Amino acid sequence: MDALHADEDTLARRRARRRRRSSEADEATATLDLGAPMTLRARDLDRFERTSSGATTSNECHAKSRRIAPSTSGRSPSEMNTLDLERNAATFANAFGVDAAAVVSPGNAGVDPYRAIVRCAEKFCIDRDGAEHSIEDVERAGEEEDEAADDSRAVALTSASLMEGVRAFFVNFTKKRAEALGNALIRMGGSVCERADDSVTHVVACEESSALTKALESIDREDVVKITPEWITESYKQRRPLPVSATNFEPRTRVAVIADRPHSQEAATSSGDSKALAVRVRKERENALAIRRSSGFGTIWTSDLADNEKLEKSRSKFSCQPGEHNEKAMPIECNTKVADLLKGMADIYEDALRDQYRAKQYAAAASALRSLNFEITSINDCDVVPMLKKKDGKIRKYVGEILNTGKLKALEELRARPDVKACLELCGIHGVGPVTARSLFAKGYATVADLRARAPENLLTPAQKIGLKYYEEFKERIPREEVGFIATAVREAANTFQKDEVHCYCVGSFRRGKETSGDIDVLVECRDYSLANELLMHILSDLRPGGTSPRSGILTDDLLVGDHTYMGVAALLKPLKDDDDKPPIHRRVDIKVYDSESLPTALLYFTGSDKFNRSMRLWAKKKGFNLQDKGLFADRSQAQASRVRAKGEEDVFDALGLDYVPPEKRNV
DNA sequence: CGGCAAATACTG
DNA sequence: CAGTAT
DNA sequence: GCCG
Repeated sequence: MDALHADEDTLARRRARRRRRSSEADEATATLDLGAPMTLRARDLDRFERTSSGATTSNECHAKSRRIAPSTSGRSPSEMNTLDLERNAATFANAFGVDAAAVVSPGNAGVDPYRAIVRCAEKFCIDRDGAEHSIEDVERAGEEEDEAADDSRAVALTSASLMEGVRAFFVNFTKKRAEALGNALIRMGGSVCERADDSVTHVVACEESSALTKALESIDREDVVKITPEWITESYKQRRPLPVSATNFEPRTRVAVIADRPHSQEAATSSGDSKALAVRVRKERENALAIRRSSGFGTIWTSDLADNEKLEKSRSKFSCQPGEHNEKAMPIECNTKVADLLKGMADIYEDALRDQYRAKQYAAAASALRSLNFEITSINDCDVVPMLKKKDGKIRKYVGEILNTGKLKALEELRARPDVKACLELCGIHGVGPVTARSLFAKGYATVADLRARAPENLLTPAQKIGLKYYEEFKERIPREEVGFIATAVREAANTFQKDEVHCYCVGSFRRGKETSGDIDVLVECRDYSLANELLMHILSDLRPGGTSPRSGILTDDLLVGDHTYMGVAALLKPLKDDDDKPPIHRRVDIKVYDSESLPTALLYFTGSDKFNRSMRLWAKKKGFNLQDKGLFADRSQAQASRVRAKGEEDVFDALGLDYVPPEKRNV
């Protein structure tokens, strides 16, 4: 079969694309120069690339940034890549008692002048609420290194000591829920206790139960209170510890440390003067730290600190950060043979056997071996791969088998099964997943050809029919040039809506600098999100056949048209090269409209790679954050209150205490 | 053993 | 709601 | 299927 290389393309690239042979690995970067038809010019592509190259953040500043930046032709101005790399934004740890002073990077002196200018320029930008930054802000920005990151800290700080002194014990919660609540609690300065011992101040439960009674009995202190989980979440939302009587349970006593916190009320009400708030919060926080260090809560915090230190140490192990094993030291792919066979297992488990978790394991093993920097020759070489180091692991055995015999019996047996064969092929159709594939097979359709020949009208959904129609074409990879071209068409269409006001970003592997992509993915920023749908419809009618624009007809089919999302099919009107008389290939296109607020995280998300994202989300999670396409949140929820403001991707990295990684380096 | 990312949009 | 996709 |  054709499942040779994993397609580490954009994000969650789906089965239809998964099996595509990837020839994009590490090509040299080509400079673009195309004599574009219609109104599209090479400089448009160039602009796209710069737009997407990551270092700039605010769109309004975009023009300025470009003017300042050295005008390199082609992509990825290297001066951006090294920016900030030494700067260790230790930041975040604030919730864990790391010195706040260490957070504000002392290394500002070394900041690249170009970036400093950009930052300065940003201060003049209109922020997303439409309010202009005051002169004060601008001045302050001169002293402080990064205002946006500072803002984000403020969010975290405001609540950092709300729950100080609270040591909670959870009764009758799922592990997951308890973890989530505990995390929120910790971020607010509280702590979690594994056992119902005397250090516990709060017992969290949803209802009366024998377990609850038992827990309360085993805690030998008068002031222990019962609370509901809502008490925690609500306290967070309101930025103040609610009175414990607000819970369903009658409290035995109130806990003084919570009841009398004068500043809490202020925190809840003084939304007016945000600057003063930030200052005060910072001061409070310093106090809180001092108390923590000197008071009897030592044990609580040392454990947290230890964890945090451990996390810091493991930083380079995250593939969203540069580190020895992430360096592309080896341009050659290793262990291709073994990896391909394992990937074959993965595909079968996913598409035919419908076991995504086994599939993931096989895929992960394949990918790990592929990115190893040496060729494995004996089974013992597996010891360095975390996944494969256990001696009795099944995949490890399979690796051994492949090394010895050159093949994998289990895979061959699976592939010999007609149902497996059929499901693999059918899953290659866009819109057909494992379940549909199996049901089609059960109905007697085993191949794409079968379906084309004799599928009744009502067998497939409209989207599946389109997938079937373009089955072969969708498997083709798209040259970078063409991705840029089509994306540019989308951008131009968008900018006939509001003249040059709408910013578009061609994301996915294109933005990571790849020479080919699996599809075309365009993010459209819509500042007035109430117009999002109107904008999207405008773009579509500009691009669909029968219109009057020079781009009319580029979109050939729709797969899905949503309020803020479009998925469809596009093809060039005529070939990019004049001497090419083959008809243009149909391509998958996604257009998504985002509001300015969530644009940075959306960019991050849709730029991928998949692995990079997963790693970064995991890191965020360990830090107590929640990283989504819609935003970065300071706790595990998506409450707007906890939103960490970010003007650009860099701010997200900053807030997470990670070094900025430019898109081209996210191909992990 | 349970969990493995998670949220969301759309279709039928 | 299940299935697919992002 | 692996990991905690």
